[in-house]
Amino acid sequence: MDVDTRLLRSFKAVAEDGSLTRAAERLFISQPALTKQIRQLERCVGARLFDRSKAGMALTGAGRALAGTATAVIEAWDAAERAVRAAEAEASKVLRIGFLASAANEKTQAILAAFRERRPDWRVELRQAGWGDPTAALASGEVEAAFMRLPFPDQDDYRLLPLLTEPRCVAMAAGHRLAARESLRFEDLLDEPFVAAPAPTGAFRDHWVGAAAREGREVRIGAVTEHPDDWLSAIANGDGIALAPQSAARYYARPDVVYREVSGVAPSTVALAWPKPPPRDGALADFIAAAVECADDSA
Amino acid sequence: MDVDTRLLRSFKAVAEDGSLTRAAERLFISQPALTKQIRQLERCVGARLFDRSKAGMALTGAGRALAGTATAVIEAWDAAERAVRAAEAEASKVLRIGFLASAANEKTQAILAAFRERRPDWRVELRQAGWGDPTAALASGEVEAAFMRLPFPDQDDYRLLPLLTEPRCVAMAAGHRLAARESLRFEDLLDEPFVAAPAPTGAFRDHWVGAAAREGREVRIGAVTEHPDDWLSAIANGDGIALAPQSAARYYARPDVVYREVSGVAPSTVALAWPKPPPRDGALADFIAAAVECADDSA
DNA sequence: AGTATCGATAACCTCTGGTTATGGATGTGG
DNA sequence: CCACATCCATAACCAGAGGTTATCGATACT
Repeated sequence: MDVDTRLLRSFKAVAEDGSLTRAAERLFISQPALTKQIRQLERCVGARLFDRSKAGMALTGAGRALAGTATAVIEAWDAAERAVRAAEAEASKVLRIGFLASAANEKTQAILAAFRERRPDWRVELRQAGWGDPTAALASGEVEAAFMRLPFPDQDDYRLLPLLTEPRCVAMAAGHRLAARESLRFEDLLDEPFVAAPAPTGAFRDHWVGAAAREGREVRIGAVTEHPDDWLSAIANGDGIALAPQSAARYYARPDVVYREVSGVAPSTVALAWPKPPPRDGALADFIAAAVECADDSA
Repeated sequence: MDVDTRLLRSFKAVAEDGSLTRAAERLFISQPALTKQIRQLERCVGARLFDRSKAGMALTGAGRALAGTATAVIEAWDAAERAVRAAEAEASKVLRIGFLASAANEKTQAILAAFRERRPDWRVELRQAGWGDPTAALASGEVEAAFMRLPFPDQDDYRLLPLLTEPRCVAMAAGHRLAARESLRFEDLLDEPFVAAPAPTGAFRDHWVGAAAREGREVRIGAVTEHPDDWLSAIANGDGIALAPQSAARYYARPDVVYREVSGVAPSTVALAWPKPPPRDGALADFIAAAVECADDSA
């Protein structure tokens, strides 16, 4: 019998958090829809996969068997998708590179130039990814590599080449009461509301609200944004402040947003990331070589 | 993005015979439906997979990339399905065994008895498979093992345990002009129409029309059947004659069908077949052990 | 006991995915 | 050289899959 991989992804989500309701909102569908999906999957494999109880959904033996193998199916498909995209790109001499908002900065141009030198007849297509699901484009092969800021979710599934490291500063509304001070300590910001990335990004979000420097103190979330424009607007709007790489002061300068030095937070590293089965000989290999050439030794 | 494995199977079919029209009839859907499926798949991966021409469909570079990886996805899913079915069977203490029509004979009872001795609390469910796609039930784990007659399609994908070998005879309508003779030579039957299995079964069909003993002479197909009842009816009806294992004379005796010895055709072997990743410790292992115990040494 | 929570169900609507019938382009045989 | 067969694309149509909101019944917690 046949399945849609979407059913498998839904199944995994339900299996992971043991609840239809929660999984449904994580998947951005309604709970009844997810109920139907799970029933359909059960009909498809001919076995009950969950024990329903008021406390939630618990895997049955059959369910556990599927949980152990479903991932392999999804990964096989993702790999197939990547293979197709890579072949397609090869044929049309286009290299698709993603960049996480605010990860593309001065380095980018140098790397592109070095790549053009190696493959003059190729074109590089840059695609911006939101903070919502930053690795999605990489996983499906929609881009063959991406400039990312570390850490990001499922980072270990990829090869990483650190490119540069830069201090972080703090961005705030021009009229913010702390904006008058030339430089700040992170301790001064502990109680400020922050403009943050969506919660599912885990370690990424944590890093940018300075979780490591908080010693467990909860952060106040003033707003959640996915894209630089929203982010800047939220900051300018006074919804909260945010940590930002120093280069943001140059790339995202606005009259209603100021950037101030801040002490006591770790710097931020930009890396090039690509799927683990590394490129055999394609254009991506040349792009990586170009990146290696341009990388800061310190990073 | 997500796919239905059906799309992948359709894609494979089209890729294999390079024609929408032919693939469509092999898949038992209309040609426009298949056209849509392929377009949908192309939309899904974001690349053209085929070059359309009047001569047929030829894979593009991207198509070749998918052809190389799609099989892995399908196999991963089939394996997942098997795992679920196996877990389900384990939980309910049911072992599902398939048998190709006319493969179940005296041996079966002995094996079942030997298995019952090892696992008294288990139940064995026997499921008959048609000749149309005899390995389907095995591939999807609908049954965990099956009694098959060799050869059968994709035979190498399974572990095989030969159980017995028996001569083949010929079945024909009681009123057939050759029915009067007590025994026949296969040469006498070369021009007779045969009742055969469906064409896609390849080597299996060939074996049962005696292709090996024909030295290339075409067989006349009088009828195509999938199940023993149709088969017997077609023979009784005079649509053609057929080779049959000797035991068929006992298990499929009918007043309007006679079985006659025939010389010059190889005997037929019955084997137990199960998917290659062999059972670790489950009930299937005991079933196989029971079968080993009952197997003819000669087979 | 009252309430919040969780999964199941019902009613409804849209769009997917199938069908048949037909068209246009390209080789092929008389 | 024309008639024809073949192959894929398209159109029109129809059933059902798969989503939504609203509601229910059962359980656990306060």
